[in-house]
Amino acid sequence: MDKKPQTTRRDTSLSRERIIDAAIAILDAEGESALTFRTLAQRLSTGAGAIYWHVADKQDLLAAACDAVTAQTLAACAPGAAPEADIRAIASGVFDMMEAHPWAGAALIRAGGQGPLVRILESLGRQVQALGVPDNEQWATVSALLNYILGVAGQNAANMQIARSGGIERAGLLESVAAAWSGLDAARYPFVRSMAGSLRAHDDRADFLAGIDLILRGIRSRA
Amino acid sequence: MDKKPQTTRRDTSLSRERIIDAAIAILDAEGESALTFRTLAQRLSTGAGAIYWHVADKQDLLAAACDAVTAQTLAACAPGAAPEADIRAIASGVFDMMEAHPWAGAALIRAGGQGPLVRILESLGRQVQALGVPDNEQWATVSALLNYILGVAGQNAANMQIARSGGIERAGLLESVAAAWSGLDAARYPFVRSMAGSLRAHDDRADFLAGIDLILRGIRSRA
DNA sequence: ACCTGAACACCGTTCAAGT
DNA sequence: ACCTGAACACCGTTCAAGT
Repeated sequence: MDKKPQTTRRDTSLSRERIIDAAIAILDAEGESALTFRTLAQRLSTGAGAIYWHVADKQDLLAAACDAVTAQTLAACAPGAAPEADIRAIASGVFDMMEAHPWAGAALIRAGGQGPLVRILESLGRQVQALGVPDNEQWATVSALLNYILGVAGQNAANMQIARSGGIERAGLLESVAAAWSGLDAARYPFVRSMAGSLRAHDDRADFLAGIDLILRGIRSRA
Repeated sequence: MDKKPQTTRRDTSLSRERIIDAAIAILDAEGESALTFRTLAQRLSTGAGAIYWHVADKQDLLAAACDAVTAQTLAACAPGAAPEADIRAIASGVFDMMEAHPWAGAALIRAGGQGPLVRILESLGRQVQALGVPDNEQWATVSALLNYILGVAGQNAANMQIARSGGIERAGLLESVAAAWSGLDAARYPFVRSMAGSLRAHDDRADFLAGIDLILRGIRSRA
């Protein structure tokens, strides 16, 4: 039998999957701005141009990376008994995904009506059907849920990027926004000023799920 | 009295406002990718570096441009009689803003908890208060509305950019997504497949407002 | 078929030098 | 105080040339 060589060496050749995995590793560790065809090629011990054989362009790479983490996330949310609980579980899973992969929120939005979005749409849609929403209201219902989730995803991604580029923690960013809100003109921004305290004390995840529940209540009480 | 010179010439010096106006003009006419410090400087008959005297960096420029169109939009949504109608009017105004300035959706999200977002938050917040939502639920309620609007904004911006880069019209993009959905595996994506027709026939604006109404119903029926 | 890596056509941003 | 514009340090992408 042939012996494997002692020195670790790349016995797998370059493939789309290996490229996407390496991209995810870079994105998770150093953020979206660190993902470069040059650094990616270096990490894979290859030339920058080689990547283009397996991947159309940077947008394709980002969409594929996002699709991979989304598929993994949704696979972990196996449908249970009650549709409402399942919707909460899916939303919750997507929220956790965005915390683990802060770049995924932005990628999710930019991917358009393809790939990762279709997966989420399918998962949510089945539960909306199970909820008994009539055919002609299903689209509006699902897209309300989806757009809410995407909005949170986008905000999360933006905050993460601001925090990273400023070298601040998430908590520090929240505090600085709360401070900015407290300092607003009392005559022009009474409401936002009054919300500074809530912002300081709030729990991202709890607020996110509260929004999902609000929408679920709206679905439940349809005419 | 002194006569104005016949030849049109720049009598106003470079200012932050003039820069932002020029940026908005470029963004509206040619999209986000066309906004470059070089083209902007050329349009203003100045050097590329001069802009940095009035603007911190590109993100600041984009945020300021977004803030300008947002302020204009919200000023046009004067509060009327019923809070629910006002919330619909604000949402509607933001939707129209995104149609007129497709880049504003992405900028809105990236701006974080500052500038334009604060304006929208304030407008929505007052109406939520007027709706009689108790203090400890106001934040969750407003952020549900805001995140939904931001989600639509992000999707819209992404679609516009895909359409522009592909040289397709909005209708053509919709059609191609619908076709892609129809072609999905029937076993794995039954729901999305069944929605292809709804997508083809749908009205962006009506669907958006249907989502707002869904959330309003949820607010109305809180425990 | 797949990989290499130099080269191209850009970017945002800086900064000495001017007025 | 404000403006100039060349220069710097990057990008994504292409493509002749290799295996």
